[in-house]
Amino acid sequence: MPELPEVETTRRGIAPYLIGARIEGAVVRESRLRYPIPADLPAMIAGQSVHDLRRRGKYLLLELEKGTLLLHLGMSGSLRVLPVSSPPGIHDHVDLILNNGHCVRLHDPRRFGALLWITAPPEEHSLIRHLGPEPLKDGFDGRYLHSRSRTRRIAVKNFIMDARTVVGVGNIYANESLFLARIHPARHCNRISLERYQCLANEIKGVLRHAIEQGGTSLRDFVREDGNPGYFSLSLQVYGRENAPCPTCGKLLSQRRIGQRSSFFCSRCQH
DNA sequence: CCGGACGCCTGTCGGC
DNA sequence: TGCCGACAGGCGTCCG
Repeated sequence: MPELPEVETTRRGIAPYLIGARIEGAVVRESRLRYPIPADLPAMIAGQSVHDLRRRGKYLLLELEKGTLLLHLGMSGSLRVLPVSSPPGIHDHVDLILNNGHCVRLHDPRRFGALLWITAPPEEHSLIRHLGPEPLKDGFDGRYLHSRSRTRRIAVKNFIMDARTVVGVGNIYANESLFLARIHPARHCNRISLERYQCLANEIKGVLRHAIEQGGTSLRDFVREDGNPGYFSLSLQVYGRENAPCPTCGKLLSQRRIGQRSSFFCSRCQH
């Protein structure tokens, strides 16, 4: 589910409740996520104030006094802010209890998410260390993509979905940005010019910014911290629209699997 | 080193 | 109506 815009939307939504609050405790109803939630995690974090809430790629980093809670939403995860008294539903695996009457609740039907307590700097953690640049920062541009792609020969769609290339671009926004840049998703990444990569980098930035403005994309499970969906679904040009007319030329959009993921494109506009 | 396939898990949907 | 397979926003691991 959540790609960069959904994680960033979540971060912005929960930050006002978290930053400056103290964590009174945590309730773990189901610890079997992608990595088991350590049994001592509630005890490790209880009593600490929240100094900051950052995002690195699709990870949320909740910085406490003595360490960092590292949170990933996996494929189906979402966070909501609720009154501490509100009864949990199915798949509501974890509550972080705050001293301001709220709790932050992790809901994750497929349990591909993660919640870990780390005491070393997050940048040194094995899950974070090898991540590529943030797409909305200056270090990411067409020159970078072009240079990194020269020694690879995978499909460009797989290339931009690889978190070592750039973080935060998942299946939805890979399809959308390739359509906007008029690049065929299966084209080998080392056979694309610098000029076209400059276009692609700009489209990636643009589509991610636009999606953040719209509160992300809600297909099935994703909800924002207040329980409302994101509205970028209304702006999707190709994702999930096989056999619908291309927004540019009207030819029916194609769908096929590339790298085990559904891919959507216009075979006339994208080369 | 690289690229491709697989598995983790639950829910939903389409076809028969 | 029920059953069964395919598929779903991610990503670490394994294998050739």
